[in-house]
Amino acid sequence: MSTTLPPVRPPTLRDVALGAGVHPATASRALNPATRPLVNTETASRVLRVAESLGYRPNPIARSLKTSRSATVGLVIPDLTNPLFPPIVRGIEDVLGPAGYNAWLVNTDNDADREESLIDSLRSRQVEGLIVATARLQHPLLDRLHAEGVRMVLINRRTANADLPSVTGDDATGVATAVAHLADLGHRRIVHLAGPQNTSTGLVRHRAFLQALRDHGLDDDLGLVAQCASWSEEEGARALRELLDAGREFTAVIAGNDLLALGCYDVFAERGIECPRDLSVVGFNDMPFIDKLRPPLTSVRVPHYELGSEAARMLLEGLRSPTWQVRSVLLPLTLTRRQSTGPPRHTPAENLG
Amino acid sequence: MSTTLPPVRPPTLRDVALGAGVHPATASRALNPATRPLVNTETASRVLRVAESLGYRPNPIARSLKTSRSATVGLVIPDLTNPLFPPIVRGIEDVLGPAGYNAWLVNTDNDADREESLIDSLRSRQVEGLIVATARLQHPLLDRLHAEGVRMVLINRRTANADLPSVTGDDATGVATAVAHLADLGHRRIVHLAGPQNTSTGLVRHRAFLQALRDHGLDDDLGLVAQCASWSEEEGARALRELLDAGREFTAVIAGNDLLALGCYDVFAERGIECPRDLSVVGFNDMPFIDKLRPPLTSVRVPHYELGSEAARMLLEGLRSPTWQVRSVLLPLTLTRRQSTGPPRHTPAENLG
DNA sequence: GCCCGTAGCGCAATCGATTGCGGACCCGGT
DNA sequence: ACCGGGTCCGCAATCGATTGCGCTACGGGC
Repeated sequence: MSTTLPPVRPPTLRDVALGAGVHPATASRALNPATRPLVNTETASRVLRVAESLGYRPNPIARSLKTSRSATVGLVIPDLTNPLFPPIVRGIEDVLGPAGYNAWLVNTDNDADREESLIDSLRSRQVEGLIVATARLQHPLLDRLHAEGVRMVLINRRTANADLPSVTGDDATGVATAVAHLADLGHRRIVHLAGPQNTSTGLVRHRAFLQALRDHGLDDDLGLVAQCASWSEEEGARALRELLDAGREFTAVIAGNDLLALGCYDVFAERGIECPRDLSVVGFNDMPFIDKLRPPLTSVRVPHYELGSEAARMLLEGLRSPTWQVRSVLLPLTLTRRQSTGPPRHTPAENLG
Repeated sequence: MSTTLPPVRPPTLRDVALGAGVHPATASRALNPATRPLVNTETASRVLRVAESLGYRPNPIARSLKTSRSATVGLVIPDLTNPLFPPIVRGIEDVLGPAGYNAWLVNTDNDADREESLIDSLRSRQVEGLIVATARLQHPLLDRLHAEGVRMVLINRRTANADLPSVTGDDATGVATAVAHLADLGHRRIVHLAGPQNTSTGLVRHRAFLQALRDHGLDDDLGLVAQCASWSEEEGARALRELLDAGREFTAVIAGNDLLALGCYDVFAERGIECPRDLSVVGFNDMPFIDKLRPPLTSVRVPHYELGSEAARMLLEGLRSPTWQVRSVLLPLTLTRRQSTGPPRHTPAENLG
C-alpha cells in the first residue's frame, strides 16, 4: 500500500537533498557549477544523479527572490503587428536564449502613458535590462531611467541624448545610396516623404536627404519634402497627394519607410499613375513581402534581425560588467533594387500633372 | 548628517507597515481588495496612503513564490515572423492585460524538441496556463500536458484529440465558400495546394475541398490536389509547378494558405502566366499587405485578432474555475474578393499548358 | 457581574533557493 | 599529545509577501 501522494508536487531542492542524504545548502552548491568546487566531488555527483533522477528543475521564482536577478530583459516595442518588429524580436531572442535569458515583450502602441506603466511593471518584475524600440528624440522617461542606472539599449531609433547606447541602421548613408541610385537613373527632381521629426529615423533621413541632394548638385528646394505625422500608409498617401495637388514637379519619391511607400501605391492606383514610368519610388526597411508588390518595391534594406541580435549582445555585455562602456552602433544598410525605380520619362522641367 | 542609504532599495511591504504603524500582515490585507474587509476601514486607508506616498509596488516574484501563481500564461507559437501570428498575439495580450495577466512568448520554429524544452521552461516559471499555436494532429506532448491537468487552449490548429479546448477558424466552411466563389465564376476544374496533413488546418481544408467539389457536382479527381510539405512559398511554388508539369487541366487554384499562394505568384512570373486571366488563385488567411500584391489576392479571411482574444478569454475562464468545461470554438470565416480571381478563359476541357 | 460573539490585528510559518559563518573532522608536523 | 590548516558540509537567516491561527478588546444579553 503506497502512501498517499500530494498532487504531484514538482521536486524541490529539499527533495534532492533528502534523496542524496545531504543538507539543501550542499545540494544547492553541488548543483551550481560556480560553487561546485566547494563540495566533495563524489557528493556532488551523487546530488547530480539524484536531481537528474527526480527530474529536479530549480524554481526560478524562488531563485529570483533571493538573488534579485531574473534572467529576463524587457523588450519595449510600439506594435508587434508592424512587420518591422518580428525580425528584431527574433534576433534578440536568438541571442538571449542561449545566454540563459528571456525577453519579456510589451506593446506601447506609441502611447507615452502606456509606455511608462508598462516599463514600470517590467521593472517590478525585476527585469535586468531593457531593449527599447520606442525612442523619441526628446524622451524624458528614458533619460530618467538611464540616470537611475537602468541597463538599457535603444534599438532602431535613438534619442537626442547620445549617452544612451543604441543599435540603429546607418540611415544617412542609406538615404545617400537611394539618392545616388535615382540620380544615376537620371532623376533631377526627387521628393522625400519625411517621417515624424520627433524620431531620430525621421529626422536623420530627412537631413540626409537634403544633404545628398546638395552633394549631387541637385536643388534642395524645401517644397520637395512633405512631412508625415506618422509612419503609416494613410500618411504616405496623404503626403503624396498633397505634393501632386500643389503642382510640384518631380519624377521620384524617397519614402521615409515602406509603409509610406505603400501609401504612394494607393495614390498611383487612384490617379492612374504608372510606376516607375511616371514616378519612381524608393522605400525604406525592405519589409517582408515587399518584393511581391506591384511593382516590387526598391527599398533600403535594414538588417532588422541583426539589429536585434546586436542589441541583445550589447545588453548582455552591460549586464555582466558593472562598469559599462556605453557605445552606439550603426549597422550598414544596402539598397535592394527592384522594379519601382527606373529612368524618368519626363525631363525635369516638365510637370507631371 | 544623514544616515548612509543603501542604493535606493524599492519599498517593501515591511516599509509600508512600519510607516503605517501596523504589522506587515495587516498591511498585506489592507492592500489586497479581497481581504481588505478584514481590517478596520480607517487602518486600511492609512496603509493605502502610506503605500501610495512611498510608491510601494508589490514584488510579484515574492508573491508568486508564496501563492505559486504568476499572473502569466505561456504563448507557444512556431515563428513570430510569420505574419499570421502578430495579430493573434495582440488579441491575446489585449485580453490578458486588463485581467492582470501577461503573456510569455516562445518560438518553437516547428521543432518538437525545442517545443518541449520551451514548454518545460515556461512551466518552471510557473505559468498558469498555455495558449498553443503549434498543434499537430498527433501530439503526444500536448496530450500528456492535458492529462497532467495543465490549463491549455489550442489556437488556429487543433489536435486529433478533441478533449483539448481550441479556438480555430471554421476552415471547412471557408473552403466551401472559396469553391462556391470559383464555381460561380464558371470554374469547373479547380486544384488545391494542400498544406501539411499532420496539421488540422491542412487536413480539414483538404477534406473540405473534396467535399465542396462533390457538392458542386464537380470532379473530385485526386490528381487535383497537390501536397505541400510545409506552409511556405517554396512549397507552394513547387506544388504548382508539379501540377503544371504533369499536364493537369485546371483554371483555378485554392491554396492552403497565403504563403502557398505567394509561391504561385512566383510561378506565374516564371512562366508568364497571367492571373486571373490564365489562372485564378484563392489564398487563405488574408494576411496583412496581401491586398497590395500583383494582383491583389482573393483570400479567405481568418479573424486572427479575434482568435487570439477568444482563446485568451477561454483560458482565463479556465484559470478561474477549478472545474473547467472544455469546449472548442470555431470562428466564422469570410471570403475577401480581390483581383486574383475571375472567370476562366478556357473551357474546362482545354489544357492550360 | 458574567459569558460569549465578533471585529481587528499580530505572530510565525511558509513558498524554494542561496549564502555567510562556523563547526567537525582529518592530516601532517613537532 | 597538541596544534594549525584545509576540506566539506550544515545551520540558520534571508529575499518579500501571504495566510492560518489565535489573542485582545469591546459590547451586548441575561
